[in-house]
Order: sequence, then structure tokens, then C-alpha cells
Amino acid sequence: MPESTAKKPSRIQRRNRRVILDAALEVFSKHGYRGATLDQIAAEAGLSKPNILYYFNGKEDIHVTLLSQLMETWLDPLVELDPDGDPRREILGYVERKLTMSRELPRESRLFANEILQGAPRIEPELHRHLKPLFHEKCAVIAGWVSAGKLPPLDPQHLIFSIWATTQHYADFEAQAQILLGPETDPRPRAQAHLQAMFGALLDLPAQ
Amino acid sequence: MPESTAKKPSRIQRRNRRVILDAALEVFSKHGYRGATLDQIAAEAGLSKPNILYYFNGKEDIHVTLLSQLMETWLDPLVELDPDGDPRREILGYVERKLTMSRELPRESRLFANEILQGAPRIEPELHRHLKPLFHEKCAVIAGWVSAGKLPPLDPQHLIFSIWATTQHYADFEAQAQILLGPETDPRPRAQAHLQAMFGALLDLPAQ
DNA sequence: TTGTTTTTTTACCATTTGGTAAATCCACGA
DNA sequence: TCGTGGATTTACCAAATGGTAAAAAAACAA
Repeated sequence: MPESTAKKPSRIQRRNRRVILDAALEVFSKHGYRGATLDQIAAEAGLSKPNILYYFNGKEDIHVTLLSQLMETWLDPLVELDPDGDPRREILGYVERKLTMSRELPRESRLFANEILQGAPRIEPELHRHLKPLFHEKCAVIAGWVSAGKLPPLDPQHLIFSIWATTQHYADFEAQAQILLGPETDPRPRAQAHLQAMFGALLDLPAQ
Repeated sequence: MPESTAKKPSRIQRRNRRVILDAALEVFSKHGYRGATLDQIAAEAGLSKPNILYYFNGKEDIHVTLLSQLMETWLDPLVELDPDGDPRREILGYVERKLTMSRELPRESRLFANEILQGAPRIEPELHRHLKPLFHEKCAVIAGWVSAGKLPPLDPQHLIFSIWATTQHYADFEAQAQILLGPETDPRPRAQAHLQAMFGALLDLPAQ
């Protein structure tokens, strides 16, 4: 049982844990926690079910490990928001990075969305530990910009919510967008133009 | 089996089908399709499992019936968007109605979100039949406003996506908002102000 | 090569879950 | 009041599913 003891993992262990987590991301993001089965994950990973349980303590262990490992990647675009940069440029850059992420990591987006939709039962501690402090830190940055008159009066919390909602929408509700727009083309280029215009208009509002 | 034949349903039938659908909405919206069990729905409805299967042909039948019945309510705010009204007032009114709906019908919002996240396997025909025509109809209305110079140049499709994303966010990601803002207060009043400012700024952009 | 440790497979198991058959209950009209 | 059809319960079942024990195989150090 390699996961309980604090020994250095072998090459095989590192490879198989990675393979399993990638397969689990595929399956969990497609079917949700409850909808995913160990058999599906095993098939996707090309391993047997007992072999998977040799590397992880159970289904929930895989899920929690996935979410924890993803957290850093997920928060990265917001981490990059620079308090010393130009406010407008920083916020619009954040929008762009989040939209890019929804194109390049749609499975991760849906994994998180699934978890939050169910009430975040397994990721709640992680959200308190990592997302919450970062969120308030960056809200304070934006509030500072407003106080300094570098931005019109706006609500930093809900601005961030709007950025999350509009960008992740293209990954989480991709099925709907494909029905409405056709499955051929990626809507994100036009989404990018629209979101830059929308958030740009908000940020360009005259100061109070 | 009252559901297959085309007989007029009795009073008991109407009452119990309504009770079951309400219980199913509660359970499906909380756990998703796969995560919900007939036993949970039965307990929530105060009926036995076989009794539930007396009124519906199976778990999927309940789910599809729920989604179909909800579709009309769900689309209603968009239906009300009046081509002959004032463009700015109509669109901002639509935002407000959608936000109100996310407060008053959060279970319905999460039910739809869950279904779309899984790729809309059971509701896809309904989306093609009802959502798609309405979406394109109202996109054309907005495009007409733009052509007439009553609105600045904007992308009707992505404007509607942004409205959906930002308003439904407060129901679908409620767990996250509660972690970040505290569970005490409803964020929607401030969300309302923020969204009116944001979409208002977009609609007030100077014509090209 | 050989002995030991790690990895994988085979053969299971208990529980959950969607669903059914048949008996029983009950409301209600004649 | 009594019969009849609709409504409900009891007692199940088969499949799916998360998980385990132990044997077999593979990897590796000496």
C-alpha cells in the first residue's frame, strides 16, 4: 500500500497514479461523482479495478486528490492579477486567461462545476483554504483601484463572479451552446470579443 | 397503469404525480440524475417506491417529465422580451427577471445545469424544439435593434449567453458564493445592482 | 541466479438500486 | 351494502457497484 506510508514513490507508482487521475478526470467530468464508476475509470486508464484500488484508497480518494491537484492550476489566472499593473489591462487580461482556460481545460471546469453544484461536499475545505483568501485578496486589490479613482465605482466581488460565470459558461454549458450555435465552430473567438467589449464598457464607466 | 392509456386522470393521480414531481425536483437538483435514487424520491414524496413506479414508467420517465414541464417556466422570461419595447429597458428587464428566477427557482436552475453539464442526454430534443427557435427569434430581435441604431453594435448570441451565465450563477454556484461571502445574506440584491450596471454600460456604448 | 519486494490478477463479497409480481387495501358508484 | 377497479403494500429479484483477500506475476537488488 504505497499511499499510506511516507516512502518515496517508484517510477511505476508515479506513472500509474498519473494515468489513473487523468482517466478519472475524463470520467468524473463527464458523469459527475456519483455517475462515474470505478469500472469506467479502470477501463479508461487501461488498468483493472483492483489495481486502481492498489494506488488509491477508494473512489472518494481519487476524486479528492483530483480536485486538490487541480486547485492550483485553477486559481492561477487570478493569482497573476497584478496589483501594480494597469487596472483595466489587468482585469481584461484576467478575463482572457479565464476564457482560454475554459477552452484548454474544459474537463477541469466541468469537474469543478459538478462538485459545486452538489454543494461542494468534498472540496469545501480546499475552497476555504485556497480560493477564499485569494478571492478576498484580489477583491481588496480591485477595491483599492476604485478608491484610487483608477476604476469607476464597481462591486469587486460581483465583478469576479461575473467573470467566472461568463467564461466558464463556455465549458460547462458547451452542450447547450452546440445545440444553439452548431457543433462545428468554437464560439470562444466571438465570446472573447463580446466579453472584452462588455467588461471594457463596465471598466470605462465615468467615475462617480 | 394510468400513464400509458389516454384516460382522464383521477384526482388522486393528479395529486400524487404532482407530489412525486416536486419530490423528484428536490432530489434530482441536489444530487443529479445518477446521484438521485428512487428511494430518496419516494421518502421525500412520502410514498413507497413501488407506488411511485405505479405513476411513472421509471426513473428516467420522472426526470424527462420534470424537465419537459419545467421548460415553459424556464423560457418564460425570454418569451416576455418585447420586440416593440424599448431595447435597453427590455434587455435590462430580462436580466432582472432571470435573476429573480434564480432566487425563486434555484432547484430548477440546478436541475437544468446538471442536465446540460452531462451533455443534455435526456433534454436535448426539448432544447431543439423549444429553446433553439426562441433563442434565434430573440437574437434576431436584438440584431434588429442594432441594425436600427437603437443599440450599439453587439453580439446578440453572446449577450444572451452572458445574461444566462451571470444570473444562473447565483443559483448553480450558490455553495461557492456562500463560502466566499458567508451564508447569511442573499447576494442577489448587490448582484442586481452590479448586473444592471454592467449590462447597462454595454448597452450604452456609443454606436459604431 | 536467487530471494525479496512491488505490482497485477483472479475470484469473490455485501450493499445498493431500479424494477416487478402479486396480494391487499380502499374509495366510490350502483 | 356490496362489488369493482383503482391505489398501495409486501416480498422479492437481477444487475451494478465499491471494495477485499489472496494468489500469481513481474521487477529488482544482491
